[in-house]
Amino acid sequence: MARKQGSHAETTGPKVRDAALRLFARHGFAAVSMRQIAKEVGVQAGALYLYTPDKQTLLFDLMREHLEHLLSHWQVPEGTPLAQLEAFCRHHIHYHLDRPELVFIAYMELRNLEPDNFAVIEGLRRQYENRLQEILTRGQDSGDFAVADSKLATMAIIAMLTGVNTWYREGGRLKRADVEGIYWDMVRKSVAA
Amino acid sequence: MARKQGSHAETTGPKVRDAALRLFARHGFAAVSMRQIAKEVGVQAGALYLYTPDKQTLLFDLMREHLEHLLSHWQVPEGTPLAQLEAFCRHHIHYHLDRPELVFIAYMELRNLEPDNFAVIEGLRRQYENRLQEILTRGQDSGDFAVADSKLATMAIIAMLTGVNTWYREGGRLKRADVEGIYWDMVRKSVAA
DNA sequence: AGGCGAATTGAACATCTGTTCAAATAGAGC
DNA sequence: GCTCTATTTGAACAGATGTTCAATTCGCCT
Repeated sequence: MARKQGSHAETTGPKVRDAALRLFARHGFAAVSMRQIAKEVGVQAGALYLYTPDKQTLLFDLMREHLEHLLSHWQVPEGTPLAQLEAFCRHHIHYHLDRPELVFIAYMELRNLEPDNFAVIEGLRRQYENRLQEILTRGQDSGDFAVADSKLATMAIIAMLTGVNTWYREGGRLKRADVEGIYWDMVRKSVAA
Repeated sequence: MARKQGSHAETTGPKVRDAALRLFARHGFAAVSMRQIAKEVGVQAGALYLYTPDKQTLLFDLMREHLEHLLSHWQVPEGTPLAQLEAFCRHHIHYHLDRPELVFIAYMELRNLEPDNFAVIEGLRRQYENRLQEILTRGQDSGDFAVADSKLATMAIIAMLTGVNTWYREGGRLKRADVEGIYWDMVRKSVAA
């Protein structure tokens, strides 16, 4: 047999991506086999290669699309450095909490990228970091912020914000808006003049 | 042949641990084979089982020893909440920068632990978090700090501090003491009343 | 000098790995 | 109803996987 009822390229393609996303996030790239992904999709392993040239590309595409979408989804708005920083923080938390699996993979699987792919992902990540750094630099220049080192403050803030993903669970003690508010408060104070 | 010159159990044991540490940190637990570890040690794969019951235990022991040592290496000193918080932050950064591979593994390989082992590691980690949380709670009660939620502030601070390991490189622009100072400054302000 | 026991080898086990490809199939258009 | 083609199967490949164990070797002790 081949091609079960209602199974076309347009549905199988996304299913492969989603299965890879879910399995990579749960067990890690290296621990997941193409046959496991195929089983999750409901297809034989060979069929996956209609939708990806290889396993590495499956991972790389997930990461690249994630970061490209992150970059295109949010731009630094007009306004004071303080308002820009608040927008960044709230968006970062909100956006990352919406995509825990992609965020997890983009963090954890960097070392499984081949060098060329790694360079691309690192470049995208740096673009994102630069946006925050520019906000901080502007705020420093205007006297709104007092950061000893803008690069360092950038890394500190991003690490702090992304850390939400490690403990936040839907339906827990705090609502997303609460978390956003509390984190924003800490960030605001940490860079305050 | 067996037992090359100068090779005894007392030297091979630690070598196995060190090779596993190095390789797990570089390539990830799932991506490293027992034969790779054996090669790094300079021994056949079978010999590894003189020193560990299995691969999983190799990972678990690394993580457990790391966290137990972290807990025993530092206790909350007497003093004001502010002084305690400073001691915590400086020690955290210092200790973690000294052991990048262990820190990396203890973060990244949680999902490769079997359930029982995971529970142990999670318990140790929680003990460490609780120490910081208690400092924050005490400072909140004394009016030295203004944290909206002590658990959340705990997670935020730890994520921020541990993040240093992702970018700090020896011999870079900043010395460790500089980094400690700048991070401590940000933490201090972020919880300031 | 010789034997004991700890340390190590090397082969074997069954199973899994990513990837390829000829062959089989099923849905769409006629 | 029939063909055409996109889609999928299933077997095959060469090699790697964690772990076990009888056989071997070497250092230490007497």
